[in-house]
Parts: sequence; structure tokens; C-alpha cells
Amino acid sequence: MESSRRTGAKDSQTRSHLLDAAEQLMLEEGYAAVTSRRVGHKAEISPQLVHYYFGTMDDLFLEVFRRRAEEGFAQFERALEAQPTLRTIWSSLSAGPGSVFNLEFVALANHRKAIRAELASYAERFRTMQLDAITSILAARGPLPDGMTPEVVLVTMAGVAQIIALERALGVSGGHDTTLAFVEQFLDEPGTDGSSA
Amino acid sequence: MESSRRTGAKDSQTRSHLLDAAEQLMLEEGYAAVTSRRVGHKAEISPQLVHYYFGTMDDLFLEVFRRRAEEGFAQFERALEAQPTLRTIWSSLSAGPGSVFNLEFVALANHRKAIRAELASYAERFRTMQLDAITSILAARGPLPDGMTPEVVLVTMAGVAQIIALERALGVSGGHDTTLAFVEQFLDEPGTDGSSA
DNA sequence: GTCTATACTTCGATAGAC
DNA sequence: GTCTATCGAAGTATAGAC
Repeated sequence: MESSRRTGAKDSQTRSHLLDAAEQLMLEEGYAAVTSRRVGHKAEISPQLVHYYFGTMDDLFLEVFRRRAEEGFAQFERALEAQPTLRTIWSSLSAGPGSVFNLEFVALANHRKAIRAELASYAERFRTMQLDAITSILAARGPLPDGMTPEVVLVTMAGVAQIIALERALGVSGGHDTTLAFVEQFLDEPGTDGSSA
Repeated sequence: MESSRRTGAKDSQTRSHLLDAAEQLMLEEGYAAVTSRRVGHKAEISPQLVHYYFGTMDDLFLEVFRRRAEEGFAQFERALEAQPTLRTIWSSLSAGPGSVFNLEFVALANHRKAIRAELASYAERFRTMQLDAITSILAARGPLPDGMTPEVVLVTMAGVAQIIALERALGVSGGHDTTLAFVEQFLDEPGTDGSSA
């Protein structure tokens, strides 16, 4: 017996369909296209059910984000356990639709504080997890050049992965090939300062 | 004698005020907050004038972008002429509100093709200009490590600058200090492979 | 050349029947 | 748990008075 709102069961099929539709709309047309009416229409469900299951649109956005985040999180953990390598970390940073998705959410977070908080918390959890992993991986590879800490490597890889994803979405590709080749070279290297073998 | 729309004189004060208001709204609350009503209200001008001066909202967005782009472009050219250094390029990549601005526009471009085209064209022009500059600057610094071309350095710097700006907007700061310190070290180095002095 | 009035659409959200 | 009916607010855009 709580508030009458927000009752839709978590395992409802309808609920999942609404989340799917919202996610797809967001990916294809941006967050501004995610309206209760359009979500309902895409899911072939009456728009009012959006409010029945999620209350406000902000809550819908949060649920979409959480579902994705948990999924990405679990996926990264599995991949890391199977292959605890630099390449696994790089893959998690440059993986498919995730980057566009993140971008859309960051833009959304600009004026919705509840979403910003959730995003920030997730980003920090993810970063910490990646840092732990990369620290032990790099330790096994020998000493790093002066000033280049595991943190630096991680932030740099994340930045490179992101700008390439972003520019690709824009249709710009200048410098991507050579940069990706350099990343590959770094991933393969047994040592990090060029003094290989 | 052309189409009756889009008549507002380019040098109109009213027009400038509308652009200012739109830009500010976009920076503060994201692109979704840039509506004809809100822009008009912020500029203390009737919302209908937005359509008189710009036709559609898309045209308004384009004008806002162009004004910023030209400004940033000219500024970069001046800075580079005064100080043709790596640091000047880094500054142009990490300069204040520009990054947030870009981010907002990229998100917007996701579902407005006219804006995507403009953004892509600008990004390419800017990248080419930066590449010319960084190539000659790095040439003077001596040979680069294996695989690290000027392009790679540029894309990497751009990525680092961007992810830091993005995370900062989100309130996340893990790893920024050490990464920025590393960038500083790289900017100051007379050589690039650690064999300084 | 500038601004008012206004048409039309879509938005989020709620009430209540079934 | 789902749907119909509906409210008030806000969105883009145009017509036409001044």
C-alpha cells in the first residue's frame, strides 16, 4: 500500500516494450523525439500507459539508462574475466551504439538534474572498475614512461574512443585510421615505451 | 525579389539579441530549451520575430552555430600567428564553453541533417587547419615515436580535451588532474620520446 | 521593416470507466 | 492492468495590421 502511482510490475511485457521503444527512438532520433505519444505509438500501446508504468518522462529516461548501464556493466565484467587484457578495456570503450547513447544522455543531463546525477554515478563506478583492471594489466607489462599513470592511459583511451565514435556519427573520418592503427600497436606491445622485445 | 521569408536585415540589433538569447539558452539548458517562445522571452522580444528573422528553428540553430564557428576559427588563426606552438593548439581544443557547445550541437545533429552537414563541414575545415599547424610544429621538435604521426597526436589531444570537458560538465573529475599534468609535460617537452635535453 | 493576433499541433499528465 | 476522454500548457508557424 504505497502511493497509487508507479504500479506497473517490473516483469511486465508491456513495460519492456515501452522501454524498447523509448530506447530505439532515442537512438534513431534523439532524446527530443522520446515523447509519451511517440513511445506509445511505436510500441503499439496507448501513450497513457507510459505514465502508468513510469510516472513521469524523466523516470522513463532513467529506467532506459539504468537498463543499458547494468547491461554494459555486466558485459564488461564477463569480458574482463574471460580476457583480462588492454584490448578488452579498449573494446568496452569503443563498443558500438554505446557511445551515441551516452552522448544523447549527456546532452539530456544538461538540463535534468536527476539524470545528471545518475549518469555521473554510473560514470564514476565504471571508471573505477576500469581503473582497477587497467592498473593490474599495465603493472604486468613493466614500467610506464614518466608521468604516464594507468589513469592517464585510461582517460586517453576513453577520449580517443569517444571522439572517433562521435565524429563517425557525424560523417567525419580524418585521422581515424592512423590513430586506430596506433592504438592497435599500443594494445599489442608487450612493453609501453617502444623498447619492445 | 526573392521569397518573402527571411527578410530581417543581417545587421539588425534585434537579430543579434535573438542569437545571443538562443546561444545562452543552449549553453545553460540544452538545445531542447531553445524554442521560439523561450528565445523571445529571454531576449524580451516577441517570439514571432524568431520566425521573421530566421524562418524555421533549424535556421536559427544554423546561424547560432555559424556565428560561433567563425568566431572560433578567426580566434584560432590569430592565436596561431602570434604563438605557433603545441600549446596554442591544445588551448583551441580545450577552450572554455566551446566544448559543451559542440557537444550540444552534435546531439542536435543526430536527427537534423541540415545541421549535421554544417557541423561536419566545419569539423573538417578546422581539423585540416589544425593538422597543417601541428605538422610543422612537430617537425621542428624532431622525430616522433614509431606510428605516432601528427594526425595521431591531434586526434588524441582532441579526444582528451573533449572527454575532460564532457565529464566536467557532468561533475565527474576522476583522472583529470594526472591526465592534464601529462598533457602539460608533453606540451613542454622539446622532444617527444622522453629523451629530452 | 516590425510586431500583434491567432491557427493548428503536440506535449505531459490525470480522472475514471471497464 | 488497460483504455477513453480530456485538460491546460507549450510548441511551430503564418496572416496581416501597423
